[in-house]
Amino acid sequence: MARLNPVRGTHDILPDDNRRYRRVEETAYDVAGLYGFGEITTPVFEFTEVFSRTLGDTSDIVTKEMYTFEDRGGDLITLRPEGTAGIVRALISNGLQQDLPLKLFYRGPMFRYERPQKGRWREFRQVGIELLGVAAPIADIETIALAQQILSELGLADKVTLELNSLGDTESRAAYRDKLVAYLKQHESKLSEDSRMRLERNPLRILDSKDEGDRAIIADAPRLNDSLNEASRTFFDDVCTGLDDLGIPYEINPKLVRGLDYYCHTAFEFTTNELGAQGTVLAGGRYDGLSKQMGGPEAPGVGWAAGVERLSLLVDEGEAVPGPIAVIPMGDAAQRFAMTLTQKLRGKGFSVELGYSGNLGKRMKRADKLGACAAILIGDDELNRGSGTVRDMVTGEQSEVSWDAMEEHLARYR
RNA sequence: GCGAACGUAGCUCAACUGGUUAGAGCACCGGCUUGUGGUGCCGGGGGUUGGGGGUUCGAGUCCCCUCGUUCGCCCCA
Repeated sequence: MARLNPVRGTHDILPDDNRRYRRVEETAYDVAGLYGFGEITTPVFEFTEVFSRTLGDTSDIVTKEMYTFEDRGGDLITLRPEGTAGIVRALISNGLQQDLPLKLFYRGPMFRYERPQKGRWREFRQVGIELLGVAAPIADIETIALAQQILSELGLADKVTLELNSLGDTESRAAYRDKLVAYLKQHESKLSEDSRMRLERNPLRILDSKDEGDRAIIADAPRLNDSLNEASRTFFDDVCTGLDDLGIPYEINPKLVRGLDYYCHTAFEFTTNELGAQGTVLAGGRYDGLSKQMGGPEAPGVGWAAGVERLSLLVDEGEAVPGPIAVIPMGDAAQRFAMTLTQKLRGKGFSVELGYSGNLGKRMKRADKLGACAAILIGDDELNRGSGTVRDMVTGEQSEVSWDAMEEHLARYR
């Protein structure tokens, strides 16, 4: 066992994994493009307050999960634990309010100091989108539809469920919070220890408790839905109707609550039961007050983020990439010629492998291992003849092909 | 941060109740084959059994600590 290990919760992404991650990211990027989303890249770290101010003082992310350090200039810096806060900061920094509505896609690493588990890392990758500047439910609908399309293009339509809820506007949420706390206080002694803590910090979360005793109490608790005011009610109905119109299936989950302070109205998660405790694969919601809260302009927003590692655990291998063409020289003269030929073919867009050493047998073996579709053999005979021996690695058929005709002959392997 | 299980070769796993030199398959390298890959046969390199301490005549095996992984809780992508 090697002593030199990566830091806990981080991992090296080898070429095979990267291929799968890229498939997830590229699919998300491509589909987002169909909806008119452009890619934004913000720094991987920000001033700590960008996150601490926006995520909520009581959220777990802020209280125990941030990678925070002081840089040499004495500034407090945090590796971003999520993408939204940085993007809204970018909106403000760049005066982008005049370009609203904005449709932004992002991807990249996020950092949270958590206990690693399957599908949960300390450094992990997300893809996400934010739609800023649209207060109407159509934004929520479009955002969810985009998520749905990405997931189904990844072949996950049957593996995930869309859960949906409304947190209501600030007024509704505050009213509900009061009602809920009043109810729970009556049963405080019977609540689990965790939930008693949550009663102070984030009572809504108690709705989602897995403790059996808690669940019994929650069963009779006032429902969030009943506390929605007229406007919130209508908003949520419009979102649901829109999803119905598009034929996007969902389940309303009245207990779905988001952990971060800035969410309001629509909250949603795509979940799977194939990843153990890490069932959430893509999650998001509306955050109308965030920009203002950060000292920026009024800019309602809705968006989501998805875990690339989690998604790629669900995604199939994907179609095999066509193998390269192997150029196999024998002898010094052939070696030099082969280098030139290889470069020429690469210049024409072929994927070409030129082995580094070994005799014919070795090189053939290596070409086979690489999954080469064809091999071009070059020895003294070929050099004299002015043509290469092209062997089809699947059929084993060989043919003489003049250098001039090589590109055309190889076209079949593209 | 809390609870539990597990850690033997690059990978997947063996090694009876503690007992000689820790094995196998796959993978890797070489040979049969210096102008021909896949199959086959032969051979080879690889391990301070995660690390440290302890018990014992003797520890991969038992005990303690530590690190790591996995599962659950918390929370989340």
